[in-house]
Amino acid sequence: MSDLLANLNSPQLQAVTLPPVHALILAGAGSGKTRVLTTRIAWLISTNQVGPHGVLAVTFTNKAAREMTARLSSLVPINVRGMWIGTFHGLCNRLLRAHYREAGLPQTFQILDSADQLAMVKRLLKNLNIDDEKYPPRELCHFINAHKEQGVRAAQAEVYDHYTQKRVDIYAEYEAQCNREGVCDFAELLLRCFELLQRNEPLRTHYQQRFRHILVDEFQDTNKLQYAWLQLLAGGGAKVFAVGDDDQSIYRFRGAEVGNMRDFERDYCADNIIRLEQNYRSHGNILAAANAIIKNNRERLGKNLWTDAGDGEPIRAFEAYSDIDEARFIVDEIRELVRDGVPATQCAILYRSNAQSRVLEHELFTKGVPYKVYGGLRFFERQEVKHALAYLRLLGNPDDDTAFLRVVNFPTRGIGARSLENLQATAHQMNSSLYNAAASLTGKAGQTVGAFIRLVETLRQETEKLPLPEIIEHVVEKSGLAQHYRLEKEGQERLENLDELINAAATFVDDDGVVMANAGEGGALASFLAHASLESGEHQAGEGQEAVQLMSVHAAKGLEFDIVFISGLEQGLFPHENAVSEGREGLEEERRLMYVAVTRARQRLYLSCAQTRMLHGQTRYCTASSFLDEIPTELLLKLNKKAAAAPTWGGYTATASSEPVAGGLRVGQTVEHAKFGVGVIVSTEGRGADARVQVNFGGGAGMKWLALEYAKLTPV
DNA sequence: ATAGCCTAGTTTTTT
DNA sequence: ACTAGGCTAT
Repeated sequence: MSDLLANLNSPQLQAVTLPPVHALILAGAGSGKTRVLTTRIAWLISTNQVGPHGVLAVTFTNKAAREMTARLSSLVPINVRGMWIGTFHGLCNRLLRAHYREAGLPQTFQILDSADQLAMVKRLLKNLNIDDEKYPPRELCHFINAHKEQGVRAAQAEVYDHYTQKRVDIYAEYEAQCNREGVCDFAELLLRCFELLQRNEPLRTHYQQRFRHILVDEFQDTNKLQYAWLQLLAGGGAKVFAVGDDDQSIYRFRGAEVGNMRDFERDYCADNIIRLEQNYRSHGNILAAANAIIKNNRERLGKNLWTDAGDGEPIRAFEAYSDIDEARFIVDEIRELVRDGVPATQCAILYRSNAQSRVLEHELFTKGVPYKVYGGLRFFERQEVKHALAYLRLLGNPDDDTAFLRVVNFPTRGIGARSLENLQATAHQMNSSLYNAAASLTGKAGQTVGAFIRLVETLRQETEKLPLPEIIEHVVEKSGLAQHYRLEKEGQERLENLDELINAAATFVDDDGVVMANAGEGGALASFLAHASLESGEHQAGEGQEAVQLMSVHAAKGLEFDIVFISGLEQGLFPHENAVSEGREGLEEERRLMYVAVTRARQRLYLSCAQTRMLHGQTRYCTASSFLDEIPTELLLKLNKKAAAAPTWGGYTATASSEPVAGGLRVGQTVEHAKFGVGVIVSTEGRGADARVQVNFGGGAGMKWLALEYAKLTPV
């Protein structure tokens, strides 16, 4: 036990050993948040304040849940399997499966991922003859999800105009269709679980009494519904231990409510607010920059990171002429670092939007530097895997229209759009699933679709008694999927992924710790399919060995690297213009994003921007990000090789000589440009043919670097 | 059923 | 600039 608490700093120790009370832990970046969370659980258990049975630990990602489980099992000698540690969605899924009848769901209910949901909405619009230009499916999905995340059903939705009325009608139709098919989207898992507990008193009391300690990770990312869900579960006297960092709240756009932290303070009278401010990750200069940036935000609970690690290196800043030039600079620096012995995996290049990775990838590729881009297509989202899963879903639940439509004609078996239109009309009339309606089809369509139905029936019979991996193997083969990909030129990788799917099933262990490979009953399949929907399968894709890491700032949250490059620090890009146009709240979220980015670095941080960048096929002239101005100059080391190059941030003071460059132009001179209009020369660089001048064109075109060789400037 | 053409949309994203 | 999804022509 003393081992357990060894090496904790004072606030950490205080948090871990708090008596059974509600508590809010404000855990700054790199302050040992996960450690505190896991040690708290371990301490509660090892001091017999609670049994493993009485602990509920909630995270947002499967990765975080796995990490917590792993750390916990190394701290206390208990079997952590079967403990309730998981994501909000995973735990709700578990609860709904255990009480599917009370929740009004079929035993084998399936989970729609976002792509499935979108497909269902599109299908619905078609059936209802609604113009999808007037009611864009994506927007409808967002509308539906946003309502569910507020705990609002279609029947309760507020209607203030005709347009919204229609959208609410579609929402209602969508709910009805999901119920008919017996499927849940992600938000539905939470809402239905919440409603179940709210409505069913014995069940609620049971879980309220069971869970004595509820611990929540990344509390700043919770939405309204998740907050209410926690409140409900804690209603029986359980103590809530919420860990979060309001400065790292970067998911407002998908419903996260930072305000939940303030509400928690109020609703739980959390007098126990503990701040973890000592940072064990980054050197002093990096933290100083992070603190300087974030202090410009108004709505904060307040926190100041510090370290005893010393100032470390200055923050390197580079202003490039173009995005290509920026990429060249970054890659050159990385090559040098790697030559000096820095592992490539410890170098990360971060960007605001994924589109920025192109130029960087190109440069890395050209220079032969291995790299890995995060944020691509994940394993369970690949089309061949989704196809195989659709067949499996049909075995368990024939009413799943989304699965039906995905594979009814894949591999192609002569079922065209006409037949399907027929079928959908019939199903609509009969108020039944497509699968059911198929029997009523006549003519050629009846024949072809009938053959498909028989195929599924045969598959079901043949696999009934088989263990899970063999079910999948059998279905992949007999459905014709395997043959289809064997004949396809580029099918090799897809076949390998299907093998990998069988592999995943063989090693799959469910929530209760039951190894599913040998369990030959229906529950195993449903349980595996839920796992496939909830776990996108990031870790299944080949782990990059010695490669530079490329990812968006969002994707970098929770990670750390020795060397971090933050690229594209330009006004309009980072902070993003869409966010800026949302007003102060939007800008503050961008600033938190910047804070997250900066605090990823352990030893060295590079900040770079470009004066011109290709965006949507056009060259954009950029000014440096306002966030750069928020970092005290004394922390920065400006790396621009040409000493005369005045960065566009730092008050626009001209550092170049006022000696005239080519054409008699000098700093302070007013000039006119055919496209940009009238401006003032702010700084100059180079002589003769190479000469470049920086001109401030004011509000319209802003600050621009122009090469005199190309740009025509006339003195005014 | 599929290849090729056109058009629209490009912030961030887990479950 | 680029790509994905929808549509037409074969």
